[in-house]
Amino acid sequence: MNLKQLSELLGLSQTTVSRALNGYPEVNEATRERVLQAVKETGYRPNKAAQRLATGKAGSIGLVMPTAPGHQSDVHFGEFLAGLGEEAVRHDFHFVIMPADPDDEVAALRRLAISGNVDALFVAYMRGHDPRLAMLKSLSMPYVVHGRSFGSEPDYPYLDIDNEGAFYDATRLLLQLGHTRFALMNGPMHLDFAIRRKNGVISALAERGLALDEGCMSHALMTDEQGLLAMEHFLQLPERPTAILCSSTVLALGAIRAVNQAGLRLGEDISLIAHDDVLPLLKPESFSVPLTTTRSSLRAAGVRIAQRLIGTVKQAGPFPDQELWKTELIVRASTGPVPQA
Amino acid sequence: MNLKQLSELLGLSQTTVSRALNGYPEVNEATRERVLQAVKETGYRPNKAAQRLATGKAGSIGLVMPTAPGHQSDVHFGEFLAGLGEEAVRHDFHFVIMPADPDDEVAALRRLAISGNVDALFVAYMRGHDPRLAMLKSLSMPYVVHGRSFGSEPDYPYLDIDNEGAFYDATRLLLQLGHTRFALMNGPMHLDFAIRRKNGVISALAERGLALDEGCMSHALMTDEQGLLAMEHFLQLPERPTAILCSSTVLALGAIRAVNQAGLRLGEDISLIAHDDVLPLLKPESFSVPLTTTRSSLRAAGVRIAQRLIGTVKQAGPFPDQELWKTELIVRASTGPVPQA
DNA sequence: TACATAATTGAAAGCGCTTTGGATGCCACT
DNA sequence: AGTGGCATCCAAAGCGCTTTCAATTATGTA
Repeated sequence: MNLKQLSELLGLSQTTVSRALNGYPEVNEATRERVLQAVKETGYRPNKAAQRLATGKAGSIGLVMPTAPGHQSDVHFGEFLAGLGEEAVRHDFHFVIMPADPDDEVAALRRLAISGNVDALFVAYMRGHDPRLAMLKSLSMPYVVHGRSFGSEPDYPYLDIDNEGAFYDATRLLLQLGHTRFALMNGPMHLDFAIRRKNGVISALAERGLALDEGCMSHALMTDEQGLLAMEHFLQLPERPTAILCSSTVLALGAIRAVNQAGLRLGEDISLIAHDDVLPLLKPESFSVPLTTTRSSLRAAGVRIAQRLIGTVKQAGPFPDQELWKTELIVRASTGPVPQA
Repeated sequence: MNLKQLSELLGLSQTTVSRALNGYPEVNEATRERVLQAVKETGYRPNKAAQRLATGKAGSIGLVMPTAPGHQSDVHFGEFLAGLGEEAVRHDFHFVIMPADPDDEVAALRRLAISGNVDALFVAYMRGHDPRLAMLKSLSMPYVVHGRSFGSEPDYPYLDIDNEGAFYDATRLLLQLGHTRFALMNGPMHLDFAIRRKNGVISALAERGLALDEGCMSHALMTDEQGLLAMEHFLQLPERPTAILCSSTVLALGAIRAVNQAGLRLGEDISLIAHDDVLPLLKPESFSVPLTTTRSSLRAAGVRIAQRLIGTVKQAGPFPDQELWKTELIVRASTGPVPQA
């Protein structure tokens, strides 16, 4: 069933039926009723590809999903998607997801953009000096970046959390508790949030005349194994750190396993603060020793970005171009005063 | 840059350029080279919407993502998606994800199908007597179901794991260890896998003349909280079960927390077997007491389903319509002989 | 040399929708 | 009666691609 058939059925022109369907004013209310009725009976749905071709819009947000054989799936990605979806469903938008090798993201994003399949783009996993920014700017398609790109002029639409502030505050808390030996368990070095979090730690330490030793910094994928490995490494250092900052509760999961295996007590021998993306699976309060965290909901960010993206496509009012969300610092049992030596 | 412009640039007809691009044989090799060269230089990409409209194919797989405010995101979904993506990226396919309220899945699936945006459908979260099957059959669009629908004629293309066999085997193992008081911590009652797993347990018990008490069965969303609650309930029963079967490592996570909180020892006071979807975040061997599991990789299932779907769309050879994967039973430390009373 | 055959290329007709630029009829108003 | 304005409706022209059908040229054969 297509427009033509439907209009023949009704004895109307395609024009009128189309207008009736799309809420144009120049169609008789009685006629519109008749059309709507027929739609219900026949179950007619406009062909989106045709609509897209004719209008240039198709109610969809495009995004690139990094994937590859052996590339571990990322809970953060799923959680963010849930947020996007929650908002999208309200506006009858859908997503077009282009899976791409992590090394091929720029090209994949470009393919997606010029495929004509999407109205707007969402971009994540930002890096320092991210090459995608220049490409996006040249595209004349709305987009919102999740995160920022360290080293690039912040003149693009983004939503980010204050990573530097979060880790600055967390470090200050640990300093106040008397800790002096710190370690940072971070995400991959090239990612923007990792850079900023590191800076936050470093500047808080610097205020006390402390520095973060190279050996007390790990950059790795945010998996629990990597957390385990990194922590094992830290624990073997001659000057074992007593305060750990951790970029994700996923990393913390492994890190804590290492602490337990070493027979140490979290919150006493070792204090740890992790960043909490509010993943349903990893509630900091559910850890055997509840975790002190810097918190910001990834899902809420997804909802907000979807709002902005969809709003822009629908030309529904202006949105702020840049948003920086503060994180909360929530103290639980994984942090305590520095142990007396 | 579109086909018309490109062909004018080359002094060729759109026909020839189109054929050159799509690998048709009736075009001079020299001409093809010239076209390919021009594509490289101009960065031309065909408009997918137009391609779709003209051919009816667009290289995309559609799926419905259940979501709603407050609806917790599902790690299983993300992991499966990673599998789909891994295969899709090899064939330059993408996904169209339609977010939908969990109560609205049938309608959402239909909308997706007739939107003309997708070539094939993937369907998951199957229920007993699933109403989507009839709809899918009427659709004349390829689809593959992940799971099955208990109570419906199995005459549709599916990939499922042997849920009944898995839980039958797991139960047998526990029986051999002398356990007689069982509890089953299951997924939502209406879901197909939950039905079959329950049946597996019941039939293994029946062979020994045992039955599964109503109070020893929980049906809930597969979250760690629910696991905690269910286990707390089980532990308060007058005849406390000693053997627990658990539909997911996510549930097990909470369940084990409850066991620990009750001061009981896993693998001694309580034996537990969980089904392991091979989620990167929840490795059974990484639990403080490594988990005995029935194992089947969700991601591998995703890869396989994408293969079948894409293969069908591309008309690349016949695929088996029905696949039933056996699970592995892997014994670790969370199971032990029944404690002597 | 003449003619069948194969190799290349093009013109034009869609795919299903939106939208521009009229038509048409009806009314009030002068 | 003549005119302008309004409410409705429609024919047809795209959107950018594929594909059918036909034309043209090159090649081979008798």
